[in-house]
Amino acid sequence: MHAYRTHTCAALTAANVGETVRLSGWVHRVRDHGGVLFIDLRDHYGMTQILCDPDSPVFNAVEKVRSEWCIRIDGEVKARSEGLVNPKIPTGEVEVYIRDLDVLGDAGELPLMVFGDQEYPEETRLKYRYLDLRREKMQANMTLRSDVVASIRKRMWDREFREFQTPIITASSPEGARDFLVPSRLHPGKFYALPQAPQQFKQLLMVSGFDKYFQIAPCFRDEDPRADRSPTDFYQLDLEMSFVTQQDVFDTIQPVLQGVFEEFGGGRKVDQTWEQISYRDAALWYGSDKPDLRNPIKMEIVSDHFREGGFGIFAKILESEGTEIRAIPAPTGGSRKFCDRMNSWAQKEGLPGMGYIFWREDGAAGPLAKNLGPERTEAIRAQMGMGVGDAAFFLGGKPKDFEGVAGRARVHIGDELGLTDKDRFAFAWIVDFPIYEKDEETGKIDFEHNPFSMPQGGMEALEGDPLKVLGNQYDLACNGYELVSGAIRNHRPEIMFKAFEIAGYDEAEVRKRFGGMVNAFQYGAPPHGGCAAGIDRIVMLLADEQNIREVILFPMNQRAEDLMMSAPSDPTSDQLMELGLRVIPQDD
RNA sequence: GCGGUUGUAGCUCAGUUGGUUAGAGUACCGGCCUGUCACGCCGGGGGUCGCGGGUUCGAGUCCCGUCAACCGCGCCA
Repeated sequence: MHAYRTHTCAALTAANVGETVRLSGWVHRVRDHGGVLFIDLRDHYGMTQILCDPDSPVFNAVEKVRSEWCIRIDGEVKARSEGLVNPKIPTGEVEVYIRDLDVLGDAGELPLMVFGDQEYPEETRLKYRYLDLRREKMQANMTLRSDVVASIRKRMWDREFREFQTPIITASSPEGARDFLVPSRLHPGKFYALPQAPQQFKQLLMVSGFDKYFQIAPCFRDEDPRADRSPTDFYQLDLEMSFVTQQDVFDTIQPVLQGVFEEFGGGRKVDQTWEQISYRDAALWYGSDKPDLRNPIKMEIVSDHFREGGFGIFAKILESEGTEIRAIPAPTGGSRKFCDRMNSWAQKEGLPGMGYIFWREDGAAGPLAKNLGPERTEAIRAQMGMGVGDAAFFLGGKPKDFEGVAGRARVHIGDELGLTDKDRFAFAWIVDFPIYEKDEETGKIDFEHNPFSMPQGGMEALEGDPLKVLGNQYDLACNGYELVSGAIRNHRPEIMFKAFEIAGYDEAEVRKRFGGMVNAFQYGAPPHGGCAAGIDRIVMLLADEQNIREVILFPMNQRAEDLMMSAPSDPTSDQLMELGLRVIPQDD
């Protein structure tokens, strides 16, 4: 007989009755009735009920067993009589009468219980992650993650992509985020960097002629986390292709992702056609470059109705250059109670308030309607197609200043009114990103995204107004998350130098920072492009989780600490010596 | 760096207007129980109310400061 088990805890059925078996697993639950005692024995695969009574030679030892002990048992499979069958578990028709017990690992008092649905603070869960991961939900999430990755790999292989591993200890690849630096022992005072993405390497692979590359790649960024953003490290499906247009990249990745969402989405609807929306329209309609399109609300410009009108605040705003008034329609939101609630939400977001009009049987109501007068109010209603029972909210100023909060208001209104279809994965490509942005304070022109994309119109476009230059650059939005980001790359050194020159970097600087890639581009670089999809976010959406840490085995906390492994930690003085480093004590 | 929320037993939480010895469930320990599957019943141990200061006859509760966790902003595909 095998040292630990003849079957898993999910394997036994009525067909095994009479067999002597050996099982190993964790004690999920003990029910001790004095004379008869039950143990639910659990492993990764399932659960089997173990039965013990005073006739068993190990009765005294079994009585001492507690939750989460790891044990091995030998026993005889017995059929449960009718009425004692547990229909909730697949092994519910049988139980194992225990004849031998070996405690493989006992357990002390538990900081969190594996049994039950009790919620625990994240601090506790992360510190005792190995226990947290024993729980059914986490086992399911991590299994899903593994299955999703396997499915992605297969789908990529089926499309004739090959997976290559690129260096982890490398030079900085400036994606815009802070690098994690790794001190060099052989070159004291010098540092490697962990890659923010395999960006330059995958482009070099294209120069080397590999044509189609992908990798499930770890990426490292030293930035503060969010609920949907893991600090320190995360994984991307990174891919790159030669001799392709933007549309070719879309046509390649869409079936992969669509397939994965259909395979693992549990029957939720998956959009079959993925709309392309310009960055500009996304900002106007949704106040976001990663809109949640399950929410049907689309914002509009309504400036003209407020110009020199009776609503003083907005009329005044419109006197300044570059300002707008935008309306957020709220179908079915037409009650004072709802509008007031949204208004106080806006105040919590730091706005002075959010003007509104709502329409009821006896006409338009709300402070804004009163000040504007019936004609203008009616014109707004007509433009927006609102009716009795609907409402609209208004924000004004420079679009850049209020687009963000307008977008959040749109999401909030959609949720509150139940307009957002939770049973759907809604996809859209966001395209035509501007390459440059202007710093409002310094007036300096800088890259809006990463600097690797080919400007639409090439060199010619760069000769004109840089703020008007759009990139062959795109994101994929899904349910309010940025799931994919990519570009057709700039593979022409002279256009690269020009693009960097506009952002204030001379040729020498570019050669210093991207030397490897720039040199490579001088030896027959093919046009190429690709993208990267966030694995953690894909799994998070599929698992219907709101927090990315629910789909990561051993995540960091919000301060980028690993409480279980105690990272980061102080180096030994020997380590510092060897690296030629000295730590400057921090004042605070 | 900034804002919000939270912090009471190993764990999840309650705790009134400031008023006796700070409670419950669960876990743990002991006892009883031969058919449970969230088993049940009886008993027990377990607390620097995050920390520091203040107001008060009296603070878990009010005030000030501070620390930590999470959510958001900044930042970041």
